[in-house]
Amino acid sequence: MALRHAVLAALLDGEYSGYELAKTFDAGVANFWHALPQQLYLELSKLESDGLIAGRQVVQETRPNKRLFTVTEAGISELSRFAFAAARPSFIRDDLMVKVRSVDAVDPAGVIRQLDERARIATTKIDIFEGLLRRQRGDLEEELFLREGDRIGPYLTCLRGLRFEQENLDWCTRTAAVLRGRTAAHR
Amino acid sequence: MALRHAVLAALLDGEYSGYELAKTFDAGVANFWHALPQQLYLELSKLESDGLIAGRQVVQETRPNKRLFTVTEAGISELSRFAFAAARPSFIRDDLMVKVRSVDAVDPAGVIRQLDERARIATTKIDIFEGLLRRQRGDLEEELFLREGDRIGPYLTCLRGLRFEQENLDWCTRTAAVLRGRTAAHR
DNA sequence: CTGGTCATGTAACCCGTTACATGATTTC
DNA sequence: GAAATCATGTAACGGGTTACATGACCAG
Repeated sequence: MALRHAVLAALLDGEYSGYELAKTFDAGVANFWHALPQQLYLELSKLESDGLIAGRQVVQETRPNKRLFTVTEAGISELSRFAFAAARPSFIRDDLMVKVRSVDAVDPAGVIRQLDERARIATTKIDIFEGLLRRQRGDLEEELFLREGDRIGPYLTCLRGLRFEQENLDWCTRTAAVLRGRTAAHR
Repeated sequence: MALRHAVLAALLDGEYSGYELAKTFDAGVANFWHALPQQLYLELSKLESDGLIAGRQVVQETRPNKRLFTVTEAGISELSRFAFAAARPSFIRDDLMVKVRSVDAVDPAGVIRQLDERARIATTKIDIFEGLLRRQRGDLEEELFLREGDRIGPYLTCLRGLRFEQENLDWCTRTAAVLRGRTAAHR
């Protein structure tokens, strides 16, 4: 059970509905945690009945009603407990890496196509992260912000996400180039 | 079902037993795929009964017997099919990132400890990857090896793993320093 | 004689994914 | 008129993790 804590951490930013959370997860959180909307709705229900978050109904006229959630004090305690306990080693699962590892035994064309695609996605994510970072630090220089800002957790994780995607872009571009060079030479 | 392909890709390197594969997974493959030994034994059985790999019994006197597996032609076909199909987006799941994101609301001491720990792990992995890369390219320069080497798939994925761990080390070190600076200033 | 390595599995459980379900409003 | 957005769920399935199980050899 670990999605709980990802959701709690995300709700530290403020009040969110399940729907809004799902979008947040796609944007900022996605680079170190991923969840589908259905999972979020379920997890929010559980967290609420465990008293770790509190929800309030917001009636809307022109749109469907929604429920907004905030972290309770019990939720903060749970997060503290979690943050103190040893983290399990992180893991990545990436189909594309498996494919690149197999590239000597299979036709590289499909792999190259997917490397290009991945590079494009990385470019988009880089823009998103840079936007998020700018918005969070406002007028402050990064160093000053990190020394004196109120809320630096999300900034620090965005920094990691940005670096990850920059490396991703770099690697995908170079790997695609290497594979293209070889197929051109072979024929 | 995707562990299948990670196992197939790993078996392209040669003949391995379940036990040896488990170690391989810990070392080189772990940075983009992870599996416990039990899962590997099960998956190997399935792959064998599906005809994608072939096993042969090796009787040992001083140690327990083992079964070594190789990829069959049907296995290569399956890998080709997989490599050509669209990859699902990769994902990371990292407890430590969730903790860093929560660091404004909880005691940073535990998080700092885990960042240090993670930095040490990253250092170890960097050494492992550098060793693997050196061994694979032998006497050749990297560029030449990538242009003309026989088997570059594992080299390319190691490059990605190395970069990832270097970034990891860097980020963990810097993040820990930022958090230390703030707790020192507050008191 | 304790702990690590070699070596291979089974069974139960839980979490995550896929598929299904609904329905009004806004934008192109 | 079609497609995207807002908004929230249930149910089935399958894969991944945890726990359990065994046993011989070798190094400190």
